[in-house]
Amino acid sequence: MVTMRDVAQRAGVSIATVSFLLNDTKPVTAATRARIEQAMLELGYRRNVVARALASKRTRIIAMAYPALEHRFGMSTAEFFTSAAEAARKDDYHLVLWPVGNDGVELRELLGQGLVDGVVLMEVQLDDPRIAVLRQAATPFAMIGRTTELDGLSHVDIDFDTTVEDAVRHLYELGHRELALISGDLDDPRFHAYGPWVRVEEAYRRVAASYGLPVVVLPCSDTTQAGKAATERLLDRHPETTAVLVLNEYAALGVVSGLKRAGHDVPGNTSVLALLSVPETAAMTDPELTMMRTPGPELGQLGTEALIRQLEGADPLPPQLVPAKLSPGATVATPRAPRPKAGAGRRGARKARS
Amino acid sequence: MVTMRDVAQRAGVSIATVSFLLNDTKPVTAATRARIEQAMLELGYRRNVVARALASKRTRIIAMAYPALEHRFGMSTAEFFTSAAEAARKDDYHLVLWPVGNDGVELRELLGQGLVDGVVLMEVQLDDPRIAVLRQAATPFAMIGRTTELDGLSHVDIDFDTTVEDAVRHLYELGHRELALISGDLDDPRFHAYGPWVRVEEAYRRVAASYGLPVVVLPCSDTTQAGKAATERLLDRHPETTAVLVLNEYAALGVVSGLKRAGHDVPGNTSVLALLSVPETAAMTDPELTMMRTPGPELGQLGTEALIRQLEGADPLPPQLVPAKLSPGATVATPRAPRPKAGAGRRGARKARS
DNA sequence: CTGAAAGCGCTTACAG
DNA sequence: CTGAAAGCGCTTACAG
Repeated sequence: MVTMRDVAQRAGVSIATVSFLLNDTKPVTAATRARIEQAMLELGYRRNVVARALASKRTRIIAMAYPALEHRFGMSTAEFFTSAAEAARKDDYHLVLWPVGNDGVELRELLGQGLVDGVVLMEVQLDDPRIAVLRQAATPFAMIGRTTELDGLSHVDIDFDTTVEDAVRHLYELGHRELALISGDLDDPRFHAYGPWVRVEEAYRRVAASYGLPVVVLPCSDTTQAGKAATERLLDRHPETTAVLVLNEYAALGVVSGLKRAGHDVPGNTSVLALLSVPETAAMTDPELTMMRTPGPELGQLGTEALIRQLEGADPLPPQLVPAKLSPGATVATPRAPRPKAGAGRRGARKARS
Repeated sequence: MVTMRDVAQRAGVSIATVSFLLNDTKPVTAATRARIEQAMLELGYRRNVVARALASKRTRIIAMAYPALEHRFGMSTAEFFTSAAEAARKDDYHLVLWPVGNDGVELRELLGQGLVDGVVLMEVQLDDPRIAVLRQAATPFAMIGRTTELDGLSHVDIDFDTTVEDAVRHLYELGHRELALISGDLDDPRFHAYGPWVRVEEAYRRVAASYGLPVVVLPCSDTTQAGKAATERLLDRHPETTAVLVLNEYAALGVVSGLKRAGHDVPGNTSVLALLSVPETAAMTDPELTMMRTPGPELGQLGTEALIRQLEGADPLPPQLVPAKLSPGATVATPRAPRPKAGAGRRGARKARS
């Protein structure tokens, strides 16, 4: 292994000077620089990051903590990860993926080893036990997502309010008046206090009401199967529905299948709009899903930058909320003509308003 | 930060003794052990992995090199990663995911930094340029997949021959005689020499011929869209097909959609069997895909173990090929009754044999 | 069974 | 602008 000592010797300088040049931490004359660079080139020198980490007390490694047990690692997550990794590399950091539990136990274990300078927290819960662990370890961190109590915590997140508002408006403007949200299942312990699910459902209830629409919300887990099952319940209980918003992208696939299986034409009969999805998943249905596209690449990058700013002692990045943007597919169209109802109940009354 | 020195001081021993205990590298009397453990507990000591790495010249970090540019990181890959990470942790190693290009350039860059003890190579090409890079850096590695020239390289892979054989036999025994393989697109530069695609196609041609079946193979890329398009071509050119095998799991989703869109009942009219998939993906279609289930968990674990054995200087793990196993779904059934053909060409003649 | 000491390959005050 | 030297927190021959 070629060390800094070898380079220094060959260049006829001290190892301190080599270090200064390499880190651009003190000025070096052009002549000296040339000699050192020449020596490095000739010897094929590569700085040892472990030694650097020990001496500088900074590993330049960032961990992305992902609760792989509780959340599936799918296409969306891959987007977050790859964009975060890219942002880290740009600033000469390594980003590594840590599949650790939601509860902070494994995280504490890992932090203790001193391997990472900071953590990007994924899939944040409203009251996330990992926060206390990170604070106790005095490890800088940034959240992709956010807790309820933010008090100055560095974070970026999806702007759920705008996303839901945009989604509902889109359907409303097409003429839809009988909407339903296939939401998350907050009874599931894994998702009990999962920010996106809580916030989307809240936003939807508010927005739908503000549009004077009936508020139909069905819980649903994060699988295609669950999406199918929820669709059956929906058709049974709210056959008047002309457009379905679906929170989870895998559930959205099941909603499309479920509707088609029930003899519905999508979107002729019923429109489907995925509230948070990515092109890869949206392309899996037939017809392709219309969706609000998760801003994964933006958030992965922003979250990492927010963390790195902390690590470098730079001005903190202000918290940012990025909305998912409408991405046209083929599952949303104008609503079917309303069919006469059997009984004229509450729903029928509302229907009359549209 | 609590260091080994602190622990040693409190326990009234030298730091060497603490180290011996911690690493179980030299015997320590019960009394000494008790004192040290007590001290560690009281101080909340955690060994610094960076210092350990520098002193021992082993970081205990393993990188899983994944060509994220060329291959999608989906459910299947997540399985490999999580099972490999688990296997590594069991032996007190860290496994980190490295999204690096196929060509070895980024890999060389990363290896030079001395951050990892070894590499698990994913998505291996038949003649993989990364091998030379790893050899040159003298970095131990194991392949999940395999090159054409194996000369002793540590590897585990899918047993494509058995997988394809089992798949074809299953369909054959149900009575299917008109099969087609929606294969990979070997003209795509990303997959040009991609082991699984090449090997599956070869195996299929051999097995189909050995069963006396017509060999129908259509190239297809790794997307749902491509699967739909390939299905149109298939129905156009080989309407007699009663069962379709699909290599790529995302393409398989498109094949099901494509068949249904063309008015085919799946599996009543046409059966679909995904050759390499995972339950999460298989559940995305309606009906759910019948598949040969990718042995991701096994291979992730075996590949990591093979590497760790090298690192520890233990007996090498012999290369292992693990077949994908049939996992029942609802897209495979007995074939439809053959319809009379317009013209009685070559295919008609074959058909008569069944 | 235990300890004193060298050393891993860097960074970083401190001095000049 | 450059260098000598201490130190990061461990591991590991070597000695006893």
